[in-house]
Formats: sequence, structure tokens, C-alpha cells
Amino acid sequence: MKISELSRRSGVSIPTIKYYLRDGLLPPGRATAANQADYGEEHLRRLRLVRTLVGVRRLPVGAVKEILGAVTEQGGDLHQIFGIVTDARPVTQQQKQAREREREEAGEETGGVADARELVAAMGWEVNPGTAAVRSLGEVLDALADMDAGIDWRSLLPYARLADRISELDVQQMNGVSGVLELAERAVLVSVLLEPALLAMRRLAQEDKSARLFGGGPKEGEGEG
Amino acid sequence: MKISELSRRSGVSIPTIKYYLRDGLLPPGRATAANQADYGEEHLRRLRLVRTLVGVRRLPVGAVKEILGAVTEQGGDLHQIFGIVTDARPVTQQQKQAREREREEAGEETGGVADARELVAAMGWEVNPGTAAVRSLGEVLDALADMDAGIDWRSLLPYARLADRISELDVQQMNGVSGVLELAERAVLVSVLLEPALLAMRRLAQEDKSARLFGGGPKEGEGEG
DNA sequence: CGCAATGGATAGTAGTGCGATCCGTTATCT
DNA sequence: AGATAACGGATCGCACTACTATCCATTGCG
Repeated sequence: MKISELSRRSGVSIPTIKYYLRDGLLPPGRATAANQADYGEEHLRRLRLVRTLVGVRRLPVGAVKEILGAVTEQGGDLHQIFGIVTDARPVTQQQKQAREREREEAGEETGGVADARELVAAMGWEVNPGTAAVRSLGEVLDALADMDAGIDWRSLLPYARLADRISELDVQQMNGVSGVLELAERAVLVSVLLEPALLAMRRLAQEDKSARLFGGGPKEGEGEG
Repeated sequence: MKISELSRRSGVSIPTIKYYLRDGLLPPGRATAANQADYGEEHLRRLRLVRTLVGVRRLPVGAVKEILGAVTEQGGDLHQIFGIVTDARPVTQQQKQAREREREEAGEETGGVADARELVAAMGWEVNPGTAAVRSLGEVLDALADMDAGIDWRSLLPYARLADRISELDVQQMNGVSGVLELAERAVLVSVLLEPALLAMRRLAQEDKSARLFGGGPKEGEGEG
């Protein structure tokens, strides 16, 4: 199919498709002439996946490119896929944090990261020590310490146990999927796309709980169920 | 204290502090003269909170402003605080999605949002129907449907149950905190700051689980424990 | 054979967080 | 009291991102 059809069937504008092609998010179509290329169903699937990752979750285009490269090349090693996908961090767009990142990567490890490793050890998780998630968790623990919140890594253990059960659900989602690329795509979807869903559901449950506990306010007397 | 001391004690550069003052993220100091202002400990706390929300979590400055305004003004109504805080969405920076948002707000409701409401009903959650989280969840369900992932709102129910338990932990974090502003700040921290922590722990657990299930690959023979 | 569509490249746009600089004023040190 | 440095405020500019618009020669298709 031509780019116009790809655009119509995907709902993505032609300039955006061109942009993705330029950046390597979409593999180039098979060139049938100097100014004609042929796109297949795989391009459509890939385009939908890109739109999902960039649009719903807000991964930077570069991260999406890495993920897709991993899916395409080493579609076999699911653990690799999971690792690359989960290591992707949301959009940053500041250079200052890049410097902080450099400082941390230069070996200077904050106390929060050490705490994060303790939590990982306490949970019995076997992970790559350099995983971005450890740094993320460390940042949060640092911030909590800075804020004198009285929340340390031990208080996160109940959360960690629930996170563990979530991850069990995650790997269950891989059941019944056959085909290497399909498995990889499913891994991407489960890891990446369910994040905002989880957060949204947590927020909804929070709203429910906080309404029951704190919401019996003076203004709106919604009879508590 | 003067702005320089505020900068030193917070680790935030003076131009950044000025920027926050401009945008209303920090209340202006008490002006002691035409070019002198006095900042107190509350400014320091507020500044740390801002840095946490903007830096660790990546809330747009406008959202942080709303949250802080809510914390300051209606510090009493915890449910209100939770609502405003959890309604804040991560940085968007595209106008196209703003248009999509408009379309949705114009009344045109996608199927995913309807599914999200079904999930909410199935969980027995009582929430404001206009909550942003419902739309977020709807977006994800739309995306899942678009991808033909075979994941519908029913398959998210186990996740929803875990989210519910997470929210129970969340409200437990409010115990032992006294003082209206302290409670509000705690609500912000718990709602906002634990999000990346949760996601990070989920990723770590995923990595652990995927290593056990799929990682016994040919390359690295880490004895499965 | 002609016109519109195609693919490719090069700018330009919007929005964000933040830094640099200028400017008039004022605290502070001597 | 006078020099000097810092202050607060405002404006401009930067870097980054995802995306759009425009121009170009080429070419398919009726």
C-alpha cells in the first residue's frame, strides 16, 4: 500500500508518518520506484504500536525506536525484550537531569539507590544491578528522605509485595500468545501500556477510599454506601 | 532568609527559584523593601515539594501549581486534595492531544471510556464520573482494542483488585500525621511520589519473573534459584 | 500527456523548563 | 557616606521534543 493508504488506515497524518520513517520508527517501505514505496500490513501494525507507545504512554521517540529495534531483532529473547522495554523512561526534555544522570552513572550512588537495592534484596528479586528501575526507585527514596516524609524502603515493602503480584499477572498475560514477534509485541503492550492503566485504577481506588474516609465533608452529602 | 540562602539550602538555582516565583509555584516572599524579600521555612518546604513533583515525578509546572494551590487553600478537605492531585496528568507538550481531549470533552465518548466505567462499576468504586483517571483508563482500553491485544476491561479486573489494595495502603500512609497542611502534603507525596516507585517495583518484579520464566536462555546460564 | 500524488529533504512551530542578562534599587562593609 | 555587591523583577533566549509545512524533482495513472 502507498503512504496515503497507510495514513488513512492508521489515522496518522502523512507528515507524521514521514517523520517516523525519518527517525527509523518505521522501517522504510519496499521501494518500487524512485518515488514510490510499498508498505505492508506489518507497517500498519508497527505504526499502531508506535502511536500507542508515543501517544498513550509518553515514551520519547528514541526509546520507542530502541524498543522496536529490540522487538524486531531479538524477538526471541523475551527477557531481553522485557528488560529493554521496562528500562525505557518517560520523556525528559531537560539537560539538567541528564547531568544528574551522568553524575549518578559516574559512580556516585545516592543513599536512595542503596536503599532500593536493599528492598530488591529483601524481596528476593534477582535483577540486573544497573537496571534503570533501581535508579528510579532510588530517586524516589531520596526524595522521600529529603521531604522528611518518614517513609523509607521498609514502608514500601507492602507495596513491593503487591507489585510482585502485579508482575505475576503481567507474565500471565503472555500465555496463549504464539509467534515470536507476537510475544514481543505483547510484552511491550503489557509492560508499557498497562502502566497508565494501573495508575489510573489506583487513582480511582484512591478516590473511592478517600471519599469513604475523608470525604464525608460538609458540602456534598453523598450517602455513603 | 534571602533568595540566595533559599537557593543554597534547597540546592535550586536562583533563576529557577525566580521562575517558580513568576509562575506562582512559590508564594512571593514577604517584601521588606522594594528589592528585598524575606523567605521562611515554609518556602523551603514548598520549594522542596515543587522540586520533588517537577523533578522526580514529571508533572508540568501548571499542574504542580494547581496542586499547591489546593494544598494551601483547602488544606482541610483531604478528599478534595486527593482528587486534584490524582487528576494531574504527566507532561503532554503536544497540542494535538489537547484537541483529542477537547473532542472527548465535547461529549464524544470513546468505547474505552465506557468500558472504563464498567470496570469502575464492577469494582464498586464510587468516583466522580468526570475524573481524569476514567479517561486515562479509557484511552488505554481504546489503545488495547486498536491493537487487537485481546485484553479488555475484564482482564484488567485482577489488576484493579491489586490497585484497590494499593490504595488501601495509600490511605494507611495518612495515619499518624497531624496538622492540616502536613496531611495535605502527605497526601501529595503518597499519591504522586509513590507512582514512580510503584512502577519501578513492578518493573523490578517483572524483570525477576521474566528471568525465571523466559530468561533461562542459551547465553547466560544463571542457575535458576 | 498532464496533473496530482509520491517520497525525500529542509525548515518552521508550539510548548516546556530553565538560564543569562540587563536594570534600577538597596543592604552592607569600610 | 560612598563603593560594592547582592537583590528582585523583567525580558530574552536556549535546548529539547513531537510534529507540521513547504519545496523539490520524479513518476504513476487515466
